[in-house]
Parts: sequence; C-alpha cells; structure tokens
Amino acid sequence: MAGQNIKIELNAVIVAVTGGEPQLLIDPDMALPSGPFETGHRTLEQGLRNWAQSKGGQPLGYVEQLYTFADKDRAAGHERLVSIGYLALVHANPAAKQNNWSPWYRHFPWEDHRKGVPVIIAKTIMPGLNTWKSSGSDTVKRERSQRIGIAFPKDMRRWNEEHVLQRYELLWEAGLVEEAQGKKTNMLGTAMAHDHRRILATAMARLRAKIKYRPVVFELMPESFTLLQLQNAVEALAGLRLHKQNFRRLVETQGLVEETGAVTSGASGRPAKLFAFRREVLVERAATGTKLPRS
Amino acid sequence: MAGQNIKIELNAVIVAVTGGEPQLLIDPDMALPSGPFETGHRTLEQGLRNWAQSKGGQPLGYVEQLYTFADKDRAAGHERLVSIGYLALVHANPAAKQNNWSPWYRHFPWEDHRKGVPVIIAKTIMPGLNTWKSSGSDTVKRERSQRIGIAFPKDMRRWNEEHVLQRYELLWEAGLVEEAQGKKTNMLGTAMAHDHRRILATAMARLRAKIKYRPVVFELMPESFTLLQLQNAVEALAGLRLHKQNFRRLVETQGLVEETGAVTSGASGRPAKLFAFRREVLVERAATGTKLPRS
DNA sequence: TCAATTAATGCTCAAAAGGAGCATAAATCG
DNA sequence: CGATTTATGCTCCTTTTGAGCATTAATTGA
Repeated sequence: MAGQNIKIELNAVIVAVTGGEPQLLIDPDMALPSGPFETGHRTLEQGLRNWAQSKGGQPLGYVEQLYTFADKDRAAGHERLVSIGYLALVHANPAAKQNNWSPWYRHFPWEDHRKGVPVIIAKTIMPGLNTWKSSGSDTVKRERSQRIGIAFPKDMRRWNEEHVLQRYELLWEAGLVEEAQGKKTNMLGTAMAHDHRRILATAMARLRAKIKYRPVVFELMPESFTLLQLQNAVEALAGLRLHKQNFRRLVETQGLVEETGAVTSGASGRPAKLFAFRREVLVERAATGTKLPRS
Repeated sequence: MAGQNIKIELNAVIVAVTGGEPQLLIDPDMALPSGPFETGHRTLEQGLRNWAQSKGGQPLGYVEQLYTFADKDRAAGHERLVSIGYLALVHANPAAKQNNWSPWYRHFPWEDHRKGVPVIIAKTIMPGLNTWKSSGSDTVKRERSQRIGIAFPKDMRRWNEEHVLQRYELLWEAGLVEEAQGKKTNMLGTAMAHDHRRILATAMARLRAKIKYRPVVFELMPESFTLLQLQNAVEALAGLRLHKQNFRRLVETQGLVEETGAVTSGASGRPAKLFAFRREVLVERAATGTKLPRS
C-alpha cells in the first residue's frame, strides 16, 4: 500500500458502571472517542492511553484490542482508513461526572433483559424481522428464519446474551437500524456515528463473554464493594438477572474476593459485608476452565 | 499519522493437521507468509484470502484476526509498519504436499506433552529460568518466581496448555530464545524471522483456547473421520493426551458429529465407524457454555 | 415500641457434568 | 489360532449447577 494515503484511527469503547448501569464515553455527535495514532507513540495501546486520558479525564484501567477494520467503504475520499477498535474499562468515578457518559442500553434497548423481555422485541423487532424474512426466496427464507430463531429465540430461556453482534447485524441487514438506511422513523435504539454502534456491539459481546471466565468485572468496581453490588454490576453488563445465592457461592468458591472486615450501614435491610478483589487470583488462577478430558 | 509513510502488512499463521501433527505454512527464511494489504482489496480478510491462496495453493477455510501491532521497534527505517496477524485453518490436503509446511512444535518443543513432559523443560528451561530469576533483586525474584511457577508449574497436572504466549514471553525476557539475543547456542526451539514466533505463540494460544468452546477442529479435518482421528487432531493442537472414552462421550453428547454409515478397514484393530461433522450445530448450538447462575 | 419490610446469609437437595477405569467386541498380525 | 490392537459400551464416584427454603439483622412506618 505504499504511496497511498493511509490514516490510522483508534476507536475506544470506554466503559464504566455507575448507578447500576453500564455507561460509555461518547461525543455529543454520537461518536466513540477516537483519535489518530501519532508517530510519537511507541505502541498502539500507548497511543490509546495517551489521548484517552486527556480526553476522558481519568486513566484507562484494563484495555483490550477488539478488531481492526479497513473496509473500503469506510474510507472518506480516496484515502484509506484503518481503524483499530479497543475496549477499555475504568473504575466508576463519581468525581468525573461529566455529561459525556451515556448508558449503553440506550443504543441497544433490546439487550437489557433485567426487567423481563423488553417489549420492543415483540412490538417492533419481530414484526420487522418477519417482514424482512418473507421478502426473500424460499431458500433465503429458511436461512433467515434460522438466524432469527437463534438471535431472538421464541423460548427466551434460550436467549444468549453474548450474541450482541449477531443480533445487531441481523437488524442491520433487515434495515431496522438507522445507520443502514438513513431513515429515522420507527428505528431501533439510538444510532451512532459511522459504524460505531457496530463497534460497540463487538465490545459488548466481548465483555459479556469475558466476565464469565476472567475476573474483569473488578476493573469496573470500586476498591471495596458488597456482593450485591458486584452482582448488580455483572447483571448490568450481561443484561440478565442472576440467582443471588448461587452467584455468591460462585464468587466465593472461586476465591475471587476477600472480606475487608467492614460492613455497610445506613441502607435499609441487613448490613452487608464489604469485600475486595483478591489480586492474587490474577496469578494463581492460571486455571482457565478446562473442557477437555485430560488423561 | 498523515504524511508519514505507513505500510500495512498482513501476517498469517496458516495451520493444517497432517500426519497427526499441526503444521504451518512457512517461508524458507523462517517467516510467516505475509503480504501487503493492497488498495484493491475490499476488506482486510479479502486481501488475506487473495494472496494466501495464490501463495499456499489452497483456499483458506476458517479465518480469524489475531492482533494488530504497530510497535515502534518493528519499523524498518523511518516508515511505520503496522502488521495485522491472522489465524487461518485449512483442511489437510495430501495433494498440496509442498515442502513449505513445517510442524509447529519445531518452534515450541516445550509445548508438546503428548509423550510426557518434554525433557527440554527440566534440562534447559528450568535451569535457564532459575538463573534469570536469581539475577534480580528480592522483589523481582519473588515476582519472577511466581510467573515461572504458573508458566512451568512443578506439579505438571497444573500445566495449562493455553499459556503458550506467557511462556514464550517469559523465555524471551530470560533471554532463552534466540530472537531475544542473536545468540545461537543452547537456544530453545527453532527461531523465526522478526517477531513471527511471537505471533505463532498467539495463534497457538488462541486455537488451543478456542477448540474448547467452538467446533473449530472440524475445519482441519477431512470430510469424514473416525473419533480417534478427531481425538488425535485435538491432542495434536493441545499438546496433551486425552481420555479416550470420555472424549467420545463429550463429542457425542454435544451432538457434534453423526455417523456416515461407513467404517474403516485395512488398518489393524477393530474397524471404526466414520463420522462427519454436523454442520447444523453451527446454527443450533448458539449455546456458549453459560457460567453465570441465571435466574 | 413493634410489626412489616428489605437485604444478607446459611443450607439442603436433586440433576447434570466430569474423571477414571473395567469389560467386551472385532479386526489384523505372526 | 492366540496375541495384539483399536473400538465401544457401561458403571461409579466426585464436582458443579440449578432452585429454593429458612434464618438473621438492619431500617421504616404505624
């Protein structure tokens, strides 16, 4: 690609959980924070941390690369745009209460099942998808039907919270999200600039998958917290309600936390013990759940 | 980065399993196949598939992006090199028996535990790591000791086959791999060009993790196969020996395969039934093992 | 002050998944 | 034909999960 103009852009989905809601840093023009990769930066991640801190106010905690795109249609004019997406987690910080934090379910209302199945699914999504399905040939119909059945199963016990991206892509193909059409009526969720909602979907999917096998939630928690607060954070990310007793059993048998000795007070109900993340697990728990029958 | 010379390079770890060994496509100069990202390509993956097919002979099957680097020290001269790593799987093809396939354990002899713990670990690695450990301050010693204990545990039942990258990085830091020093004596495994061995480590780790929750092994298998062949392929990738009966129970209860009706013949021992991958699972098994106590 | 309400915790029980190994079947090999 | 080799069927026991009942300890509102 020598000789052609290439621009490298870093995009970051910067997430915090405040007020029991996952929030993301977003520009007023509905764009993810992004910046150019500067010559001075030693590595991509370094570049990201640099401008993210200057922009968002607080330093990034956990950072992970999501995906690199260079699709032709992303280019503006005849220069080629390569964009590298990142997921970053920051600890809730009430001080940095800027108004550029926005709840992520605003862009994905169908992904929040904490208060039951969102009505938007039955009321808008399924009709829209069905219309789209019917508009194809028989072969296409069958294939679409199958994809719909997986993304938005009839039996909601089969709802897989990790399929955020597949669902978004389905809605896109069906022309039900604004970015796909430019239309603005009866569209689902709040649109974002460019393909940023797609990047957010990727980030949500990654994070929802990751919390299950890596102790990343703690990157979003304050120093000490109650088990209920922890559970609420996980529920907020997963968009699901969890079984309380089993959740604590899980956390405790995995040895993820330790009591600080302190307890909460003031709130209604029995005071809860405060816990802190056991950083040791990051090293000891090299154990990633085996799924192979080793001999 | 406007104005600066940027070069985008695609690197691919192209894997096949033949003769019970994972093999990778590699240049005579020990470099991973790589090529520039051309202006004409619509997407990165398209670009990759294009030159990979012309280079390797056979079309790529499963493809997945690994990581994008742009570290300053990767640059040659004053142009900036961005390299995007991919993992690609191809079905074993005896026809395309070019001699540019090479077994991956050649570069990672310490990762193959199928015939017991490799002697190289006790004979070369541990002494080398211990020397390196001792050369630090007390704090450094403790930290290194911990990392060593996880990467190369005393109790081999704790060996985690997924930690390929961590182990490689440890050996690098300890100066035990050639790329780190330029020395060529008593070094571990066959070195590769640039940082390509590191990319291979990333690919191995990703693949070893992925076979546990996604049916990707089948991307490496021929149309029909016996359960033992399937097991051998998984063992080859994981570098571990598995429990035969439990392996088949796993495969069968997961509904991953179906009998073709045919059986093997000729070989010694009781003939084995031939199976084929049930492609349906790709759609039905939207189920990614839940780990959260949903309510 | 006391019952009602709200959370936090402790425990139990049954079902499902995972780990090890014994036993039998059906070919090829010398 | 007996020895050897690989395939397959099954059992048993241990852990992990899924669901819920019961009890404890605060706050809140008559």
